[in-house]
Amino acid sequence: MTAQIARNEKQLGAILRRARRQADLTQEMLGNQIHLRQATVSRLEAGEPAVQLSTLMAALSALDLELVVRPRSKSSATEIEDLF
Amino acid sequence: MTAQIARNEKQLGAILRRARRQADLTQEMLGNQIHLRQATVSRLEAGEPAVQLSTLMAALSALDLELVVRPRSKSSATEIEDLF
DNA sequence: CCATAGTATACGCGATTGCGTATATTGACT
DNA sequence: AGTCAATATACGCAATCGCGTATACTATGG
Repeated sequence: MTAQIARNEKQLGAILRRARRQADLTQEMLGNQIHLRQATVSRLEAGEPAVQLSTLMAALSALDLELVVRPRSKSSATEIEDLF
Repeated sequence: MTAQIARNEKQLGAILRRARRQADLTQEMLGNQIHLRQATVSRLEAGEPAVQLSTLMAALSALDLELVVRPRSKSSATEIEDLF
């Protein structure tokens, strides 16, 4: 899994969904790991704006992901290199 | 401003606060730009877990930041420094 | 086709959001 | 010390969270 950019909730949700599937987890399995309901995972992945930060961070850590905050890249080509 | 890693809400809040200050904005100015109250910006920067995703994304875009999701690096920069 | 796993959606609940407004508290500078 | 800007907290409010539980919908394989 390569680094992916999220500029809104929808993109973030989509990234999480891909990551979860790649980890071969169902929403329910993921939810059990982090003590969130399957319905809550569903809302997170759907990109609903009002889900809470803790929900996001819990999902990220269960999927072994981390967040990087950086200035917006103006070039369309993602310069993932400068993360390393 | 260089890319920064956030693995929890507190780190995320701290990053946002630094970015806002570097942009020479007060919480109130930032809040006005994104139609959030100064008090809400305060809670976000304090790392309160229950603030909403939309609040985070709004602040990021106002600060011209973006989110990158990537697999956790085995050791964070600070952990590496701790080795020396 | 159809069964079944997986996902989305719904109900009532207590808790907490962000809101407007207002007030403490803190910090930086003279 | 004293002043003023910046930040943190508080009140009541409507809205919405995530909860437990349960049920619709949607795929995908048999």
